Amino acid sequence: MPRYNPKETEPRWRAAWEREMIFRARSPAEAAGQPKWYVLEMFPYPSGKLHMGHVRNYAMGDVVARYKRARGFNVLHPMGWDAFGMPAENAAMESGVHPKVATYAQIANMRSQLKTLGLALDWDREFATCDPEYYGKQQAWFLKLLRSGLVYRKESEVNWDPVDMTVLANEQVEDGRGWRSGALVERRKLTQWFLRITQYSDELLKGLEELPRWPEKVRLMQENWIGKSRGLRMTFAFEGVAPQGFEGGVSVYTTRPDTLFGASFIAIAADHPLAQSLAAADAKAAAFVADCKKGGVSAADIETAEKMGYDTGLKVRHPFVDGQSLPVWIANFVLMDYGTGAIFGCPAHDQRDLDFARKYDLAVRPVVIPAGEDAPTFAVGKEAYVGPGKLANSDFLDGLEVEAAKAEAISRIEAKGQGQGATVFRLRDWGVSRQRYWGCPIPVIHCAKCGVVPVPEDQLPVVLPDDVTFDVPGNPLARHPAWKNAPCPSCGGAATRETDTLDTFVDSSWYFARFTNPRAAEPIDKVAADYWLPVDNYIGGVEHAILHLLYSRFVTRALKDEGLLSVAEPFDGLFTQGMVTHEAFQSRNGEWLTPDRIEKRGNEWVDRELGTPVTMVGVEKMSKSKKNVVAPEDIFEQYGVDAARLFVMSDSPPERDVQWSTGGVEGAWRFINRVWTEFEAHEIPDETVEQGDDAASTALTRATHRLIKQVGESIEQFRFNTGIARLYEFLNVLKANPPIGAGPDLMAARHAALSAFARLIAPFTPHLAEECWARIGGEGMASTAPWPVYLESLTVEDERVLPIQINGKRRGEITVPAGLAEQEVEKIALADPATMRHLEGLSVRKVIVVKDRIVNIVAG
RNA sequence: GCGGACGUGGCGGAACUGGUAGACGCACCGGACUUAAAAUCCGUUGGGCCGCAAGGCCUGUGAGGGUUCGAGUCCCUCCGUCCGCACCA
Repeated sequence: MPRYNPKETEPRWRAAWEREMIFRARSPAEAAGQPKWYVLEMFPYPSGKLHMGHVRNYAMGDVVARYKRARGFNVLHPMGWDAFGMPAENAAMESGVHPKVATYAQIANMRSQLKTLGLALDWDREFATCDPEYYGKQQAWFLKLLRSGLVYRKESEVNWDPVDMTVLANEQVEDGRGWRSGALVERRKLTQWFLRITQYSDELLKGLEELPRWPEKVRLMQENWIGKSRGLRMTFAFEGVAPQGFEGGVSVYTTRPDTLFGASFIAIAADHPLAQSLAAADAKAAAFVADCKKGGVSAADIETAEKMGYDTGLKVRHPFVDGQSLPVWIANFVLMDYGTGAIFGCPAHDQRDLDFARKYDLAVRPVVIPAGEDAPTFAVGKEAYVGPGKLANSDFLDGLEVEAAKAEAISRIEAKGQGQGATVFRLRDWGVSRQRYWGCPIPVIHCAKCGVVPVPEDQLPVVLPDDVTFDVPGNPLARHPAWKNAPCPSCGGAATRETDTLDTFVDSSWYFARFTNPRAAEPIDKVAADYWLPVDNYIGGVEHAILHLLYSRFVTRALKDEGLLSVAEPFDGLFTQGMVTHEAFQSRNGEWLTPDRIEKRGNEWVDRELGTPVTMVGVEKMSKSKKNVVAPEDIFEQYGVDAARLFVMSDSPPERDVQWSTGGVEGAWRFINRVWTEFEAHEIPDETVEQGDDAASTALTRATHRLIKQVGESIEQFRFNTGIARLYEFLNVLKANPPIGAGPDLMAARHAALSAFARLIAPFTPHLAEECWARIGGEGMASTAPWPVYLESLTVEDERVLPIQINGKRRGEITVPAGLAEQEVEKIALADPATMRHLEGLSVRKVIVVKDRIVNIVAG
């Protein structure tokens, strides 16, 4: 029997699609009222090599794009390259190849690999973020934000990666180490460019509520990241003579103003101006402050770090208790960049404050008494009480519940003019400066006379110079005199260009908008953007749940306020897909081994070549270092692209990891061949034969209609694995009704079934679908054929098999017409011989009939 | 520590709003075809028990309890795994 030959069919159909340009998205004008659908997978970094993760990611988007197209939507499904970034520059330092040369070569490689996937992409819209045409537009809107104050410069302590020689955003520091280099991060002070994302804190938080098509998990992560808290910002006045410059007192922020009467100290951060000022005059304080900075910043260090403090000797007055004073300490556990960098400590009701108080023997006064405890006897030992309760030992707050006490404390402080209710966010402004070459140049010029001057719009883009070297660490732009020196646009005097480039997250925070018209003269073609945005299905890894998605949401809002586009939220539907994993093996001496040389003998994993036992370390993300990578091109070569696409979507729910297995992909390959066998054997029936009404053809017709419904729903709901399972199931039905010996009625039903089937598999295995479609004489191509329609009436069986339970245990079943009334079903059930046998000697107390579902008889 | 997700055969996983647990695939086993193997095709398979058989019974979704005619699904307690954040006052 001739097997299906993907090596011949797949390239042929890809060429046909390209020739007919069927995946080109229509412009808003061309579309004229046709509904749009924008499908976007997170665009790749051009590493130069396609991996299985890409295959899964892009195959999923492709399923939706092809499905929506068949449903009559004008689909935008573009592709581009997130092409700036450190890998290319690091490679340049090692190998001497220029980042630009290397990047475009890698793009070329990956483009051709991606094209073999047979994706329904509009390649006409392709761009790379390192194209001057793209980053020039980015510079243009950057300057708009600069003018409206959303971009600013400030000196700030930054995370400095000593290996990559660059500044990292907080988000790029993981466990105190650079996210890429893994080097321990240092703190340095530099003047940096920032985007004022905090101006949108509240909007970004509220906006999450309008994103029901996002995973709950991602919304929660963003919510926590933005970290809104409500509390009180208030000032404690110094007792006696205030230190110079701090006559106004110490400002603190608290979310527990109800516990004010339990306060026993004030603690300020080591970076707090007051601490700095004290350190300048006091050697001991200076030593302590220096000590605080020394501590490691890794998660483990922080967790185990002991609370440390230094008593400044200063005292402040309690706002409500005359004569009570609180000592002011410098403490290592207080953060300068949250709230005001100072707190009041209430040890009884905060664990950190309690640890600190126990160590330095400060007072612990409970003021919130849990229900069932008495104020005079309630004591706090080693664990602070943070639960609900009634206030005590708190003057005017006594007897109030926590929430009421908070409100009362705030209004009393406000009345005294010593502070006011405040909302604080955890979110910080986005530092976008990178001391790097391979990024978008920040388009400003520094002039000694005029200060920071934007590059005039007609001089954009500020293009990266090509003649740079990477033989020494640091930023090549900073040591390129011809590029760096430029006349001041304002006064014409000698001036220098900004040599910082933008964080690559800026590049990826608006590319989805540029795709709507990538050749527009403006950064964003408003007509096109308003037509296409928001993205209807945005698909990518969950690792971008916070940074990329939050930045994109922010930039979209900022650009909306600039009038560049109209939507506030860029991504209406978000889907985070799982990774492709594979078993990873290690020999007994710890060497990683490729899975293809391992086989299972009994319960043992054995190295096939050496015959030695090996350890299956686990099922992990494919990675070079663990040697558990399966190269997509090898799979394409052996089984074809369709089999690879099908397998990565069939074996697990899309949001979960899928485990690569040879058996699995062979199963997909088997399916493809079985499908082809059915189509090959099919004889196109005479058109004059009407569909029959015999039992077999009716059953097949019903099964077909049910399948159309199920597959459509699976795709809409991103449950590709169950949709594919239904296709497998249907193939078994087809095989159970073979053409051999079939009459004209069944042949007609089979033809209709195959016609639908070819179109239903098209999103998953598009090349096979075309071949099948052509085989049965389908009009045009499967990729352009309309989605088959089903009749609801044909999706339900006209008979139902109802299980009969007696006291909750299944005892038999009856077959009844669908929709039969409860009383009728009850009669049939009670008359059923098997039921009667089980009911012998029992009396029926109650019969529950769930229509078309089940019968449960309660008897005793 | 805080927040969240999840736990179903040998494996990946199905099971709509509480209604026949184990769809579909992998693996395994048996059979057909073959000189043989591969490929292909057909069939069996949660565990246990009774029966020559037809068939029947018990048990079963991490553990324990609860609600319900009925629980994988809802509630409580516990155990375990994974993910995010992390001294955020």
